[in-house]
Amino acid sequence: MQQSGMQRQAPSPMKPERGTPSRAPSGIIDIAGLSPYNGKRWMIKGRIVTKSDVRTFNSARGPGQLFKIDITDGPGSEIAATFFGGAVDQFYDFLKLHQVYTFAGGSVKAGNPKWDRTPHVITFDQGANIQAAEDDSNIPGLAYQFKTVAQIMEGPKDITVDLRGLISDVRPCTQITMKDGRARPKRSLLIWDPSMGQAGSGHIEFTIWGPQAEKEDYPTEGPIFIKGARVGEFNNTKSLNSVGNTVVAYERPPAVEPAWVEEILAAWNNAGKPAPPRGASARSATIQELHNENMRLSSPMENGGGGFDPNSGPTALRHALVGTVTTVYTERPPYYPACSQMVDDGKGKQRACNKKLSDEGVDCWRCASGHTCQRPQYRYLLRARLADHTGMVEVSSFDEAGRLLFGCEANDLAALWDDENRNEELQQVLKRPYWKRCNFSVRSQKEVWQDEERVKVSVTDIASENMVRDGKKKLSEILTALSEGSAGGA
DNA sequence: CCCCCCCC
Repeated sequence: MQQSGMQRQAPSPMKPERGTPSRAPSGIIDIAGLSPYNGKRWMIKGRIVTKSDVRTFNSARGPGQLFKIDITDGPGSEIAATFFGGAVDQFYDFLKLHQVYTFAGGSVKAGNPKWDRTPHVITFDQGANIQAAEDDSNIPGLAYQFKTVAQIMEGPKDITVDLRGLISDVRPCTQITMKDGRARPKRSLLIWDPSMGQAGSGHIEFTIWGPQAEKEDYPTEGPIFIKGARVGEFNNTKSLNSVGNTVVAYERPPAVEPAWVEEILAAWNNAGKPAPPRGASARSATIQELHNENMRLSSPMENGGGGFDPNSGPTALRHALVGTVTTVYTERPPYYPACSQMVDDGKGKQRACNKKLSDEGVDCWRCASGHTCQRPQYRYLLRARLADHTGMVEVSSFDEAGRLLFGCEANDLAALWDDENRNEELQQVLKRPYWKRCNFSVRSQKEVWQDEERVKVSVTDIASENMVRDGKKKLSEILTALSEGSAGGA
């Protein structure tokens, strides 16, 4: 994804004769006039508004490489172009984002709305003829076809859309493990616009994937302008994702009239600055909210373990919360010896068995599945207490969360635990999690333990807390509360 | 000729 806080300012006069092939002696035609019928006998002049990295791929014909650009020659007049093979080496460095070129020698074909946001696309190979052109103030930067939150919610998924709105929340960056095992950073923003009126919340989740998600230097409120986000769906709600050529701007692009910013800020105030709904990836919960919402959880054995009761609550709930670690229970080791035998996960992939190993003598450990090994790998399994200003909660944490809390592998902690001569060092490490203030992602489930129902809360992810961001947000909440208090004339 | 675009 590309980030563009400042956009090239272009004067407003429209290009004359929009949408009609130009008869200028140069032979340049408008992008709008391009179609497969042009064959290769055409030339366009346009500004590069997005440019991807080079990607390599393997196809039936062997390995290949490509990169993509989006070209515009006028408001709403845009086309995507892909460079393959030798054209990548020829043009990747030559073509610069925001600059104007003439393009010829490519072939035009119909775009596929599933992944192209323009009606036609161009492919270039070594036959491409591309020349740098003088900057042309008639050619603006990115053009947007904004949809509202309501339109996106009611429209189809798997299309790309543009959206403008106000940032209503910024979730911390977390590392997501993909189905193929790779880790990928992600950060969700919540974006509000007034289009849902009173009917709905008006907030939509926009997830930034990849290295951009790790950046911390962007606003946590105010306007946002998104070009080319992909519509997804989860839990019957539409959401947006950044993809390769998604462009995010936090400053009003020239194509957007200044009055729009004033209007949406006014609408936001009129609507009472609506907070995003609580939900899987929405606003952080307080610990009190966590407990309250967990009361809806249904028991695992309800209905005798079978049948679906529409009146029963969800079997699991996810929350994000900001908490401080006040206790880690270390009467017993906060780790266990885990079986590292690879097993089938039932979905065609391999994963570690991770069952607890018991010591069966010299260099022999065995797990409940009967796997044996000489030496166990230790994994964290710990209970901790988290607190915020509304209460406290006891949570279980597994290996990944344990590594973040203790700052070392469970194997390292186990080595300290078992070494009488390193007790002081051990005590130091055991203290490390204390008073850490983090963003916790937790999953709650009701379970029956010794004939008693209880809610078990497990940590699924930990991200460090951004103190500056958190402080600014709290300050702004305080100021809002104060101004509401005085406006109320109390 | 890519076309994967992600997680719950």
